[in-house]
Amino acid sequence: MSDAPSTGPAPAPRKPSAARERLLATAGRLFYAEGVHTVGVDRVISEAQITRATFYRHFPGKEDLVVEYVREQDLALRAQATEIAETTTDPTQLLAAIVEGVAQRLTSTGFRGCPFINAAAEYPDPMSRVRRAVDEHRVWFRSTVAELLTAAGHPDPEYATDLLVMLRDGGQVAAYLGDPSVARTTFLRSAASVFA
Amino acid sequence: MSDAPSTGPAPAPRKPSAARERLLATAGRLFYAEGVHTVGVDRVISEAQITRATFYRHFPGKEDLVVEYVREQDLALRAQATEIAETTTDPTQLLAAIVEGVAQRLTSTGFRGCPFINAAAEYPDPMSRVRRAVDEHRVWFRSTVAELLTAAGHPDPEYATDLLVMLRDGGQVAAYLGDPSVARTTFLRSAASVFA
DNA sequence: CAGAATGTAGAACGATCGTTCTATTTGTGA
DNA sequence: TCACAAATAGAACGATCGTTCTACATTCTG
Repeated sequence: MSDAPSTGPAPAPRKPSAARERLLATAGRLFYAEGVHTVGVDRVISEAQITRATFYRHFPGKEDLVVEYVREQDLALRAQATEIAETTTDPTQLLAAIVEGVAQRLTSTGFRGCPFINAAAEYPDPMSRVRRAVDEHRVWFRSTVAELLTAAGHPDPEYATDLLVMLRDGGQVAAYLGDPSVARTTFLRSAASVFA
Repeated sequence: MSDAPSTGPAPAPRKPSAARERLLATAGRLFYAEGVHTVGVDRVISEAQITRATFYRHFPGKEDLVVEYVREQDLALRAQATEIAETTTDPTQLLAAIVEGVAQRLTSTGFRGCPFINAAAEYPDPMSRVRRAVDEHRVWFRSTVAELLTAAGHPDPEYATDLLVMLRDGGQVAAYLGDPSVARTTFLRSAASVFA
């Protein structure tokens, strides 16, 4: 258990703190399921079983918690992509796995649309910290898809990237506001047609 | 309590009332541009230059105003479709005109995404009045597209409908969170490929 | 003309929002 | 063991939320 950096001048990684993790997990669950502005700090605090003081010790304000929530969602998807990348290096197979991952999420229980799209809908200012966090994710996803399509030798990687991202967005909206299984089928079929 | 409508079965059309129109127009502008929960009744009231009493004379509460806002957006798009339908009866041309209408909106000034998707993001309960109003629009749009595709003799009208709706949703998200002109091009190109 | 409906003006309600504060207790590392 | 950071507990802040109310003026209608 000695993670002692004895020599390292590193500013000490600091333990995640159980209360902070509860706070983050609860905020993520509530913000996604009910919306950001709908859920107040009191809700998060009481359900995470922490106190107001503890909350404000970890975050300067609510917006910071929202930003962290968005970043966590982004982090989770990047981690999933990294996990996939450990199974194969073939760009075509990687793309197929990413598409499959999106499709699976569409029909997962508790799915309430894309967390980034939903969060952005509540933050009109494109320069707000929340919107910038959303952008960070979208830029990452887009560039990842673009690189894979190029590596796979797609004849028109730029258009294919834009289309694939658009199908992902539309698929999530369709799964949220319509029949998830239909959305899944439509997404999979249209995404497959992009590679042709 | 005899609300007996003596002779006329018509509930009297009633004049639109200037104050009510100002209220509705202001609410529409603010709700779309800044979000529903972000904008309070006081904002709407002051910018519409009416009084609280007037507001609550026309609407039982804020949610009713939100529902009316969604319905107005739906009504505007139906009116636009009706307008298009007066130019031609050819289903293929009608579809092309609808697609063109969507594309134009993507690059219009002040565009902040799909009002229905954005509103739905703020109302988690699928049975809420707002969500039902959103559904009404989406059901109408979907069935309209489906009928036109069938009439145009599309080989796979069901899938084409789902795909076209998905592209419309994704296109609006892309235009909101990305480059609108790129979204427009991608949407037009992909929508065109549906008819082939 | 009478009278209902509509609009204006402004005070006030309780509830909740996000935030700050003081005081005390727990836990951990040096 | 000492000291410092983290968490607990609970009161309290001003601001804003959506809503209700009374009192008076306007306008349209039967």
